[in-house]
Amino acid sequence: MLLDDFSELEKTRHEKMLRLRAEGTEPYPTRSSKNMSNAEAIKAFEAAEAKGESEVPDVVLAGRIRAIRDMGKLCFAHIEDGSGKIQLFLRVNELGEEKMAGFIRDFDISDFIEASGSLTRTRRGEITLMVHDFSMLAKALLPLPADKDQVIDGETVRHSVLTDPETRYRQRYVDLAVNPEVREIFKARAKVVSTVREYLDERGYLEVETPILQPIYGGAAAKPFTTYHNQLHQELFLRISFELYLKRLIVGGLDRVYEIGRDFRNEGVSFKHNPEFTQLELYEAYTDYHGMMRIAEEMISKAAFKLNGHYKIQYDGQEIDLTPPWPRLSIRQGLIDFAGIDIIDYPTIESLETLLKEREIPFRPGSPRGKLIGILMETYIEPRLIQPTFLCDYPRDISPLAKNVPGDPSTVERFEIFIGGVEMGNAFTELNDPLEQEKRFMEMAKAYAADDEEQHPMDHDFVRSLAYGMPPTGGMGIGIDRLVMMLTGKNTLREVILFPHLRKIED
RNA sequence: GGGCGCGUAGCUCAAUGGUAGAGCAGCGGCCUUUUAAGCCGUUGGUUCAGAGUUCGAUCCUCUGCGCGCUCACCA
Repeated sequence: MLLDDFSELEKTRHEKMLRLRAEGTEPYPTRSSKNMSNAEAIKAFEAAEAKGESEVPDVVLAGRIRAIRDMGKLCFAHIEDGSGKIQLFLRVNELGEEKMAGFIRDFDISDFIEASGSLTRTRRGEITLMVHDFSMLAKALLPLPADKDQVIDGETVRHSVLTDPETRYRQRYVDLAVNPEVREIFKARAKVVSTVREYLDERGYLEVETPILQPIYGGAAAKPFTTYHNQLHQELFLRISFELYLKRLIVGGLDRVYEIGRDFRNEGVSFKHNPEFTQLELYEAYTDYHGMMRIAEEMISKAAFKLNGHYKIQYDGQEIDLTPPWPRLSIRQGLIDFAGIDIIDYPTIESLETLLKEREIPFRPGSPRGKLIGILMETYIEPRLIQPTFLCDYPRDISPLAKNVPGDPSTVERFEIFIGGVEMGNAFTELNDPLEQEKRFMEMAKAYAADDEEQHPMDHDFVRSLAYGMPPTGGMGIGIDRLVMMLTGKNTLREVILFPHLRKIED
């Protein structure tokens, strides 16, 4: 029970709550008669002042008490609502002895209060509500972590800020309540998503929703979460991508589709991996991966501009310029530039394995050639791609859903977007040859036959859909969490996911 | 999953093989324009949990739990 664990401090608050109730004041009243936000109040006062008035009467404000400065016969407090903070000024002349004492006795920092009165400016010049009356809106039994703002030369310095990552993520409500900049991150996130929607909607894309519970998972190489439908006696997987369903829609004649939703991958957690994450996938008929590059650079730079008013972001101590167009770099050229390796010179698995051994790069024996090239790419290219870059033309045997580069059977028209050395997205010219697709599925099944965890199941219905004919198509996936992390300059996904995954703990 | 690090009051942090302290918040005072308000006084701890070593452990050792970093994994 909540009360059983109360500290002395919390018991004191509980007693205050009970006392209010005993005195006939409901500590959790049903409604508020707040008639403007704190930000509106400040605007209203400034407007009145511009007209030569020194007061705005009949204002009812409400919010969470964030600071109390009690001076006996008068008292200042700051309250905060979703729009910001404003100061309250309580004076015994206005309120009377009893009411004034009641405030000091019953109200604490983090309680929600409603106060009516008139707006004025204090001697120190702060726009303030001169309180004529006040009441409790919600008593807080647990105190929020104490923090204080100090303004030095116009800059706000915060003291005793809640920083413990575990508390911040497990009790995000406390983090949000106490750290205004955290609220800003999630406003930024919402803005990025709405900018993306706006961009795609303007281009005739249809937003769709496809199954999260899937009888066959696919579209990426990842371990799925499994679940079970009791009535149907059926094993189900939480999707690892939307790809195979969205391409079925292209077959069906929905020429431009996108979905923003959650993917689930049963894998390790890191600064750039969360078991569930938000993905944008989009598919457009009659275009290819070049078309996807144009969309990516336009859409992402637009999101950055809407957020910050310019194309530059600070990430991990470096300035990143998102101004389009972004450079295109083939994996082959990248390896020549950064590693002095031309993969054309290493046509066989054996020659690549020798190269990797020489360079003391670990790899799993028995990997296909494309996988080894992938390892070289991760080692030499990815960390260098700080400025936004399309890394193009991937090995075929690690890209079973992408179409070949014409005339080059070992390479496919695929790119990944790198910003700040982190993969932001993945796109390709979609494979639309049904027999080739079926063959690729079988190759993957063979390649991973020994590895139970990475079984890549054949999706016969998807192959069948392609057999009905899919037009040439470009498709792309962009990790929204990673994008927001980059655009807000955070160094971990956990900062941009409201409730990041943490280990279960006994409460 | 491996390696390294961390876990002390509600929050931010000190300290020591001899039984834990500060600021903020809380509580009691003083103060009629403050803003990290100030001043005086004061409460508050299973030092993450358990076991071991020791006369004595918050400190040393081990195990567990949680968090962080990192490696692996992640077409």
